[in-house]
Amino acid sequence: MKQTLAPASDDALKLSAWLPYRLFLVAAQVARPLESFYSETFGLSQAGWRILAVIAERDAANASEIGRACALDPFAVSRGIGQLVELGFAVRRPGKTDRRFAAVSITRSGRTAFNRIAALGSAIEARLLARLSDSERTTLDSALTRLEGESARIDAVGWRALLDDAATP
Amino acid sequence: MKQTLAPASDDALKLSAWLPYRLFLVAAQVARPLESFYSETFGLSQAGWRILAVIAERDAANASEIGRACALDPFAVSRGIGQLVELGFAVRRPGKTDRRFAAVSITRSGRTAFNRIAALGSAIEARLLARLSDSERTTLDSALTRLEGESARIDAVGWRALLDDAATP
DNA sequence: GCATTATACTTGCACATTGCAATTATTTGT
DNA sequence: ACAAATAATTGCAATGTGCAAGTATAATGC
Repeated sequence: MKQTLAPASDDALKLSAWLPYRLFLVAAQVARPLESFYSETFGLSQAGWRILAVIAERDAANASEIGRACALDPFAVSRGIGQLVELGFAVRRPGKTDRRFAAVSITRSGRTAFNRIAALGSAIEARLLARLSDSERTTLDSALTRLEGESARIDAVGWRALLDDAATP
Repeated sequence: MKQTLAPASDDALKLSAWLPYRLFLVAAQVARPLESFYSETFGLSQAGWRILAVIAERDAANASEIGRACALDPFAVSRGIGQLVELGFAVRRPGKTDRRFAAVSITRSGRTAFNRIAALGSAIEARLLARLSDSERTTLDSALTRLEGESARIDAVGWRALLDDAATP
């Protein structure tokens, strides 16, 4: 044999056309400027920003609520809250009825920071949406809702089940 | 004053409705099972998998081509290639004409591994697409193409320009 | 033609992030 | 009251990332 390198098969997955990668690419590219903004300006981490966004709309949240709302594990949530508290952007109090739960609330300066970051976030979103027609926005919105649901299921079942499913259609 | 906590403003950015976050969420959730699969089965990192996918469709690629194709910086590419070589999934040769350039090619066993991972990737994609109608798929495809372009521009201009633009509409 | 500069990539090291075990604090069940 | 369960936190090891410096090669200037 003259060649140890393998030839491409024609039905091969193409990264640049693979839906999850395309979604990731858009998300990652717009996340970068936003991330440099809040990290340079406020010294906030990605987890910190997400948690800030959650407590901005939901007062006295506990850690698991926050984790569920922004897809972070309890460790990351705990550390993120710690960072926000250190920066003076959040306060942590024991829960009213059950004191195992934390009651995390945004502070005034946390709200100010959030508003500044959210302004940039909205500007980014506006630029993206400006590329779409009204009907495309509507379609994208409803499609994304279903994709969110399906991706949660995909995540939940794990790769073994996914391969089994693929084998027995 | 009876309250040190800041009230929510009504036009606030809501994380769960913010387009970039929604895209990220779907991408992250489906990436998780895929990542456990290739890391458990082949000991491959995320960068390793992406590079493998690139060299699976583009033979004798050099490091900067790979980096551009899968959004990795040169360091990550170099290390990812190193990992693939160690696993026997890729070979690194000096470029034909200019020997500063690497010519990275996938090996037979690299191709085998890629095909197995790609099978899972395609199964995941199929499950996502099954939730959409034909016309939704078409719309999503063309919308994503434009979003990719716009997000690249957003990334390129940086946050200062984005805020300036928002201030002067 | 030889020294200088530029390019492509790699490596070493410091630093940050993450994952997981163990810990603390609190509540619930018996 | 004591054991088990639950929410959250912390310490530490492993892992990943960013950047400075290094190597190898090619192009440029004199």
